[in-house]
Amino acid sequence: MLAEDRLNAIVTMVQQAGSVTVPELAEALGVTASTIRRDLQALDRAHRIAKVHGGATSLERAHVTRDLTINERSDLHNDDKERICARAAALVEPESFVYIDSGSTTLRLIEHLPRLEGVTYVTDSVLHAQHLALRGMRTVVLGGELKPETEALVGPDALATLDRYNFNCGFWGSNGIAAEQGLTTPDIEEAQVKRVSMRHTAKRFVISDASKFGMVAPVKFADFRDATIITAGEVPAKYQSMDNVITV
Amino acid sequence: MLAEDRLNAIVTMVQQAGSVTVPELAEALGVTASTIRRDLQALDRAHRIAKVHGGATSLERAHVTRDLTINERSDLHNDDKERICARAAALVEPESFVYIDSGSTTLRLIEHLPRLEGVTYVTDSVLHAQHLALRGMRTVVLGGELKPETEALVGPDALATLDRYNFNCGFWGSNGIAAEQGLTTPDIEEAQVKRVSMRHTAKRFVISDASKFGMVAPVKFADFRDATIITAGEVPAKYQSMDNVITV
DNA sequence: TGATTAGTGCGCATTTGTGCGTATTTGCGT
DNA sequence: ACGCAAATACGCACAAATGCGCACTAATCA
Repeated sequence: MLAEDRLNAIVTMVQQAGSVTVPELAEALGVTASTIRRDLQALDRAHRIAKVHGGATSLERAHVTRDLTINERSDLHNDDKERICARAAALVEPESFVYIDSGSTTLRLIEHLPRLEGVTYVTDSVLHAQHLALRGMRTVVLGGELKPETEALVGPDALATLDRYNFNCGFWGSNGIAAEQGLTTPDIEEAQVKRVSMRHTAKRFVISDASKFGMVAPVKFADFRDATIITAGEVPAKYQSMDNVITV
Repeated sequence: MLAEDRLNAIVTMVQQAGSVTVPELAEALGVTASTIRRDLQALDRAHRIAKVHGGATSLERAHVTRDLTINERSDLHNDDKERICARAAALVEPESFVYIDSGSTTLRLIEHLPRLEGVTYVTDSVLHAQHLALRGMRTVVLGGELKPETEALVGPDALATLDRYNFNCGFWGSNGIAAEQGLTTPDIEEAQVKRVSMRHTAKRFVISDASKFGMVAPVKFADFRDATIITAGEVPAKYQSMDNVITV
């Protein structure tokens, strides 16, 4: 196996799992931990993954929760997320115009998206766009100012572009999901983009693990009833019976 | 077997497998590893594959890998390019609105750009945008469809966004530079973006090594006189005396 | 026909990648 | 705060891959 291929394999594993330990990688790729460590150094320098004590995590995860060790891998939601994304991806229909919001959950969704005829994906995240294009999807990027932390595009240009589009369906992430306070997120500008993009979408889906139910972030971008929520895991009883909540 | 056929065979194998080793190719094509290595060098120079230690990988796969590794491979024009970029970067003034075209030379330019007060950089390349944002620059991305090969944005959305902007200065790459045929590039859509972006820019600079002089690519995006060309190396005598050519 | 040139194979010095042992650092539980 | 176990960094040795010069062959052209 080419060293280059091994590097790509590591990136793939990290992206899919969210985080991996050094021994796991060494075992999977048939090389020693030393080599893995050297690889991780190189990949970290190239900003393709984030190296942490014990292994590596994907970049999105790394910047959300600053320098945590591999120990606290929140892979608890891992299986859940996989199921959520698989379910959500099945909702995309041929010949449709699909919006993909920025965020780590929707990034995961991209891995599951079908390569259907005539589907165009539109996103506000340059990172998501790269992944989509890499998978051979027809990809459109909103314009606007690039927020370094989230790789998301915001501002009047992003909003103006959205105003010209109408999507068949779309997928969003949400930091908070509550019946009264609605769907919430920490950033004002990103909330605007979410709000406008939802307004131009016929079928709106929020994909999220169960931990977000009952949480409230600073800025509201939609009412609870505005989207169908696809989730999995321990959903609070209060939300389980709601008819816009799908638990997989 | 013709050498040319062998080169094509190598490209095909690399494309299909994603990556191959030197011994594999030598075995399959009945030549020694030395010959394969020479072939890979040539194909890498022609950007048909990416040569890596131990073999070669397809460009798509390598793109991600090579991208963010800032220390690009040292080719012949390396010193020249450094000088060109340093000279060009010095032209950016505080409080200005600057356009950065996609391409490998302009990517190099980004590393030299000053972190001045009130400067906003606008680009049609998601890759360039990521680098700019990473360096802490205020960064704006044009919208539009993402071309996977070049990571550049094209189409009506990109052009519409450009129509709303007016830049103080801008930097472009060019595949061909000729007095009669003007500035040329291989891709029609990217040519459109170059053309419109130049139209909205006061001070236009093309940065290029000397090898592009006299070359002509399929699509013209500007007249020779439309931009100041910053270059270095063995510039043909015919162009040396022109007053819009700066040799560093 | 003889000279020139591009392409190929081979040997050798150098560079690069990998694994292992050891000293040091880090994180976690007491 | 402390100690222990795990993870890491560093140096070294070995193997693999590479680049380069040289010799040889085949094709081209005067």
